Amino acid sequence: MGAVKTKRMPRAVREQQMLDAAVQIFGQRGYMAASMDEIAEHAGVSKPLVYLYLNSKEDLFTACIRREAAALTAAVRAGVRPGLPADRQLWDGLRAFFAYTAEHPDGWSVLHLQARTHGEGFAAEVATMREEIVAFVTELIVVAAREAHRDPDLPRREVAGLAEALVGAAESLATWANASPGTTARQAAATLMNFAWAGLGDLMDGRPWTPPGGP
Amino acid sequence: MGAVKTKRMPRAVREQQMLDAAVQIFGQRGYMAASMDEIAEHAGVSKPLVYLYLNSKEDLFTACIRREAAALTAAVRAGVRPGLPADRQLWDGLRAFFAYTAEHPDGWSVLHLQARTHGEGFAAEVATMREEIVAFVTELIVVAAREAHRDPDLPRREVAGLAEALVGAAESLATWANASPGTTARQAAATLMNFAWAGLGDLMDGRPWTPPGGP
Amino acid sequence: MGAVKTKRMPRAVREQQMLDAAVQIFGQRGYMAASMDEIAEHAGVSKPLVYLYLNSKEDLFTACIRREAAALTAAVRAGVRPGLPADRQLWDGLRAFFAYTAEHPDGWSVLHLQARTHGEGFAAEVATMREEIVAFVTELIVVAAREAHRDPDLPRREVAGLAEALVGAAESLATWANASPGTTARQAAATLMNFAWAGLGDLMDGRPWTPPGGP
Amino acid sequence: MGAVKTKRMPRAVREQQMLDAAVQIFGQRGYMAASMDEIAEHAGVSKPLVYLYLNSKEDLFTACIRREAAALTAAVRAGVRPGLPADRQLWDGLRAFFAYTAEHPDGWSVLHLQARTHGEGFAAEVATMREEIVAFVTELIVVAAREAHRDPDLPRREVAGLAEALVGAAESLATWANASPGTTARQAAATLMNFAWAGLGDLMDGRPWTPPGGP
DNA sequence: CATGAATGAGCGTTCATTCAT
DNA sequence: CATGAATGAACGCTCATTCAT
Repeated sequence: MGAVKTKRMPRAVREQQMLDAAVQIFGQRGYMAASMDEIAEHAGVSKPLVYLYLNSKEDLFTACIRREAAALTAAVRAGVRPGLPADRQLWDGLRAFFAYTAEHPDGWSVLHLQARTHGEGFAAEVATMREEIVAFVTELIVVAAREAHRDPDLPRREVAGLAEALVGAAESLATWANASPGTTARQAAATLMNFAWAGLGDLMDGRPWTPPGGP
Repeated sequence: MGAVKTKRMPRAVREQQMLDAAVQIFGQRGYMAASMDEIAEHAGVSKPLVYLYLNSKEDLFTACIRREAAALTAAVRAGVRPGLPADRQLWDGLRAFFAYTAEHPDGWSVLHLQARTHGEGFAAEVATMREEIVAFVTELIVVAAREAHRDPDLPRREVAGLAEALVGAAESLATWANASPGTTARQAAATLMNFAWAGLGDLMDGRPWTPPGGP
Repeated sequence: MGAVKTKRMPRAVREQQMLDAAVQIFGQRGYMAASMDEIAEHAGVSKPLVYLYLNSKEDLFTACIRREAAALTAAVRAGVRPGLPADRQLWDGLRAFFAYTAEHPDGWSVLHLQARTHGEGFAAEVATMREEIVAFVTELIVVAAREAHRDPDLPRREVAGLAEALVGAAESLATWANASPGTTARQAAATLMNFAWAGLGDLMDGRPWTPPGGP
Repeated sequence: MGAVKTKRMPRAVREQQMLDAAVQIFGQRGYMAASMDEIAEHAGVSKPLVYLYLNSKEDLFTACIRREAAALTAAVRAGVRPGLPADRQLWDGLRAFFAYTAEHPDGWSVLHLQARTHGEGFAAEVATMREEIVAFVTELIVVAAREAHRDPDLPRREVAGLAEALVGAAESLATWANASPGTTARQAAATLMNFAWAGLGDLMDGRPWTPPGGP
């Protein structure tokens, strides 16, 4: 099981194999229940090599978090075209987000569950990435508000809270969608757009948000 | 450290002391990193007594989850008056929720982070409580939709997703508010009502949701 | 379960109840696996009372050994009439022995298995009783030899070995008979008499030993 | 204390060292009273290494039983020449048996006392070996009877009891000889041959069994 | 580099035992 | 006496980590 045993690979490649294995084990077993033995075996390398390259369990976990966080933000960024209207950007970003988390459940588990549950240090590591996304969403809201009417009277702190709520709802939906088989990234994104953009009030008045290209 | 060493307490009292200590340690260290030694010491008792009363680490953790879940739902229920309009009920429930999580950060960590990360059994324990809350919110949305216009054409699955998003946003905001000093429960509730009830679209058109009693 | 809970019994009676329970638990679970909690509960008394009367687990076990050893030797002695011929005395003693061990398997387990397996002190305790029985058998053999022919040329040490072998065979047969349902004390005694008195050589020549009163 | 601290030994050697230490400690303290700490220290290794190689206390004990049982049966088998007459085979086997148990008192304690006292599983492990020996002795008796006179009218159950008594007597004498300094294996074997082959009746008539090569 | 050998430190759990009421 | 409350001391077991080859 695990990677095929090939000898004499360059360090960078070996490291990625180890991180692959570690993300999988950490994501499924949890940080503490994951054993370095299992990770090394799953990566197809010897345990001392893991320590040689990644120093310790903590460092290995941190490296996992960083790699997965970078991959997730990259995926979201790649899904968004800067020039388009705000709701379109949000819609594209959410679809990219839900698609990525569905395809990488172990990575998402590492970021959303494990990293936040085992000590301030790891939590701070994801917090950095999260702040980046929240900042992106905040900017989106501010720009949209500025476009909608000249006077942006939404105070900065208020908008930060809104962005936080939106991101939180997205994270929660991602986990929920992963646990509900048959739920597509597009459905999850549509649900959240309706909720966040139109709001429950509008929905009840029969005025839902409509995805670009028709419902 | 911990409780003052008082001897010969009745069992019920000692058990609550142990649960207090356990919630604190579990909430801060995480389930696996928490040691029974530290919990016992923090509770001001010897380890064998903890085992005599609560059997095992798993049972102790389960007891923590149950107690905290019951306390949280009780707090939310106590904040809501059934007869009032849907948005008023939601507003009241959210204020109660944010107030409680702010006052019991360790309990909230146990429920929201630790219990979900360490085994299906513990997750199922909180899932029961969460489903209760999601069901409450779902009902709220359905009733509100029925009141708004005669024909409630929101499909059930759609509503479930919305309720999930709302609860997820609330959970996320609770953690955020705990980490942002100076944020009151009222502010967090207002932010979420604006986000969820009015929606970003309405907000940008200058039509925010207004808390009862004026902004 | 265990003794009926009756209050205010004289000390001697309570002690016997405790020893009854202890012999049963020790015999079934083994010395170390037996817990004082279970013994106290089985005896229908509180744990501190057990300690008040019998001081410690070691002392309790020692008391069990002594009582059971005394009972066993008494049973054997009661089965033997001193005036009769040697083989008749041996036959009677063996029947009494096998009958007693069959009726008191827990006591027999305490004496033969548990006491010998858990430390020199306990083993010495049974050794005392065993030596008494071996001495009795030794005397029996010496007397029989003296009766058979004037010159008792069997050296003392040789006879001690023979008695030891006889007692060892009896002990082994007792355990074997307890484990083989349907084996009566009389059968076990007959087997051993054949083996010990006639010997395999005689048996093969068709000259078995015949129990008094016919085969 | 224990083995000299030699580092980096091959696994097979270390395992034997551990089994040596374990047999000694188990034999002297008993299964339950023996601690893995003491065994590890006595073997000159750390506790985790014991677990790495032998998995658990149960497995370690089982390994001890198997090794000692194999060694004992091998020693007895090596002492017996199949072609010789039955009493000669018995004589040779007994000498080998008493010699081995005298040289390995701890192993004998493990097999005869500890394994039989601590759980059905362990007892079954030795039972296999014992049955093998009892079967050997049974066969010896049957063959001897067949040689002595054409019609072997000793019923099978009777013979099984005789073999059981013989083996039991041997086991008991082994323990006795170990406790009586100055008793040689040859003396013990002679005593038992006299007892079992000639029988007490013959002894008293001045017709003892004579070891091959004269008394 | 890869591997087998090896361990310090700690964790969950249990039990005989005591003491205040 | 009987009981509930309480603990010191240990035990089986595991894991991250290191070093010699």
